[in-house]
Amino acid sequence: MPELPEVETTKRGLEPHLIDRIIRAQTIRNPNLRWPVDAECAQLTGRKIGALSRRAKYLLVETEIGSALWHLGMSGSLRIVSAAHALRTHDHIIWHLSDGAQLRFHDPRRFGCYLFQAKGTQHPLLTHLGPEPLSDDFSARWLASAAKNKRVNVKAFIMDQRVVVGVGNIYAAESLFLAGIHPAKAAGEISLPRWQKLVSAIKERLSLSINRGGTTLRDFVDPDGEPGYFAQELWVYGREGEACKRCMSVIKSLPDAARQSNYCPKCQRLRLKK
DNA sequence: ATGCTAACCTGCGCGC
DNA sequence: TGCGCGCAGGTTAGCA
Repeated sequence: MPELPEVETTKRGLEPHLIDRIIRAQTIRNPNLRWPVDAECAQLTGRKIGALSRRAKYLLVETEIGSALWHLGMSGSLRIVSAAHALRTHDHIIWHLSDGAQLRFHDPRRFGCYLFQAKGTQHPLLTHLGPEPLSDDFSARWLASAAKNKRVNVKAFIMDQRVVVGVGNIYAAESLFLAGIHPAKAAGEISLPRWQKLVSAIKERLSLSINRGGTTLRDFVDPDGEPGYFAQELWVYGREGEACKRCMSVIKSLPDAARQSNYCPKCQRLRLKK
């Protein structure tokens, strides 16, 4: 599920329900996530929640002693429900809040995580992360310098969290379409003006998706249980075999890619038109 | 250093 | 109706 817009949507949805509440108790129904739940997370019990923040696809819930570090993996979601709300399979972690509500972490595939970051420290998972795509640090110049001599294809390149964070399979495909770049193009062979188009496309797509509440393909819901509506804006992702909405060519997928890499063969040329 | 692959899991849709 | 297969929004470790 979650790429940057979905995590940002989750963060915004949680803020009014979490800030200034106390975590009265925690229930760990299944600690076996991507990494086992940190034992230090127990220290969060009894603490008052301050600000929420997001770094890459990580959600940080701050308290006076440190932060809960959540990741939603492929299928995770965080929801606020009343204590009376029926528990579901795969509701792995529950925070019992001081206002009587509960925060529930639901994650069928268990690729998410719930870790602890002590105050004043940075969790190892957060080191080596690239710039935030919606910040000014993410620019065509940065991409061009990072891509120098790189033979890796541009799609894998922009999905590398050291290059830029938060761009997953959906938004990589969508941004490359809007920038007119073939996903198999070698990163090191892309011109500065073309990087500029891509940077603009990434910022625009992510921003629009946040405004639409994220992309719901199967099961993403925000903390209030609402789906996102960006799926109807998709140009190529998940549309293999269908007609390009711009030129009516048949949308294709990279033949050798491990995961679906959809693109329009006419709008996204491997070599520039002469 | 670079760049692929396997691995972590469950659920769902499809073809037979 | 049921079953096996392939695939799914992420990310890291490990190997060539």
